[in-house]
Amino acid sequence: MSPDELSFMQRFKVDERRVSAGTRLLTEGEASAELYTVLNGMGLRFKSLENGSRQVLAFVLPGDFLGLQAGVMAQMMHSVEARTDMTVCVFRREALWQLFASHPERGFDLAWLAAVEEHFLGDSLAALGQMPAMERLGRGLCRVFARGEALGLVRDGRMPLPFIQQDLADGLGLSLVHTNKLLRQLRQRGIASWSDGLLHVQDTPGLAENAQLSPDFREPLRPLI
Amino acid sequence: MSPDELSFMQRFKVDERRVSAGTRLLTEGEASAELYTVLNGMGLRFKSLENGSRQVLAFVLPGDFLGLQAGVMAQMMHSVEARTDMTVCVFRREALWQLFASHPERGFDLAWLAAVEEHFLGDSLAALGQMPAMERLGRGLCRVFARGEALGLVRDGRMPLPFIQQDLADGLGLSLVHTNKLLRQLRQRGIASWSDGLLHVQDTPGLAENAQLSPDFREPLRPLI
DNA sequence: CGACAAATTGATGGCTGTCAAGACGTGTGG
DNA sequence: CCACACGTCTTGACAGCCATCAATTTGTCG
Repeated sequence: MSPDELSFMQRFKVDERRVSAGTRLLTEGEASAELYTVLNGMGLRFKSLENGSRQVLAFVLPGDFLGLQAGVMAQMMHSVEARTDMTVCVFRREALWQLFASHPERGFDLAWLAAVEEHFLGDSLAALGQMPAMERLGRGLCRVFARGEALGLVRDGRMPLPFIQQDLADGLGLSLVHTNKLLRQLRQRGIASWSDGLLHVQDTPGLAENAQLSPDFREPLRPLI
Repeated sequence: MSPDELSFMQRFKVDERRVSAGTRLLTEGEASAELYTVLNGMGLRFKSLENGSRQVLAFVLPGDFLGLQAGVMAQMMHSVEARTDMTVCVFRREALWQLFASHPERGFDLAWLAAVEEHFLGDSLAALGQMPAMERLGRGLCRVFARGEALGLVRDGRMPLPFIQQDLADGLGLSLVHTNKLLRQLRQRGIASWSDGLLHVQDTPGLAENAQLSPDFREPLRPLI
């Protein structure tokens, strides 16, 4: 690490914190004085609708950066909740402004991050709008599995995926019941299985195609700090 | 305009250009040496799937900034096409880098823009995933109408909306036929009408609720330059 | 006038949501 | 130790929203 980056970290006084499963890290509609980088554990990004339903925007995995929206805009446009115990790297919102001023190239990284998030959402939007249920599921499982591989979370062909079926259903825009039945099909056909919090995905060409994995995103996102 | 901003514009040598309806401004998967700000006319952002279907991500209206993704990432993650003749403000990609270096506060604006786009996509994702067809349509019409109002495009309660029903259907994740039938219902019930490229939306509380308009986005996006 | 894109409308079917019930595991209190 | 509540997963039956197919109309352009 260069002396420059070292001083940078000290200046912004990065802090580490543990949060337990179920903790609401960021809330839709609220500002946040803190931003986070996930070091450990998993969570959910989601939006709540007034009819009571919920749209899961993404699974939060280690390395993810949380709160960029609140840092740049006035408020968060979605909530983030821990699904397992998590370890996060905390820093204050003011750091963002100083970051842009003193380290323009890092500011560029932030815009890059926002663009990447935008890409993921656009991809998901196309999936929800144009693909039938089974393909959406295949794409979703394949994509999270690819992220797991990139992060080194896969052992013996399985990666931990500590969510419940309702979380996945809310992310795919499907009902819980239908999601369950599709998962059974994938299990019976030996394509993918997800039980006891462990996901296994057979390296099937069909699934990979459904997932539309662009090479860019097999690499982990570069951590901000 | 401050002397500072003036010199800024001169340095990046902003150029104006006219493109005709149907022109592909940006292409998914390709890099772009140019970025655009829309001065006039309308277009579409969309993603193409290999099964031949298309997901419209957003309608492009005057004031929109195009190509941020290509500017920050290696390539565009969606395409942009002109639906009418357009006038755009052109500048080169290198300007982005220099922008971050020499005008950090402008770099911040770009991150802000990316975050706003991300918000819109997240909102649309929730709509596609969780709302039935009629609510999606109501929300979509109401939202574009609100943008039109903010831009001063509304006269006598109508705004120009030079798209075809297929465009709207591809944006809502609905079939063309169903979209057509829903539009008829809205027309017959006097809630909203869209024909001959003119959109009229009755100021109905129900529709407004469906649209979930947050106050932030009744204001026009601040143009970059 | 003919070709074409776009809008419109009806009939039909299927994908997927909803309802309902049961199985299984876990934690809690009696 | 057992009964009970609770969350999650599972499975079947049924209904309905919406996609698909097909045909007609309208307007535009060459």
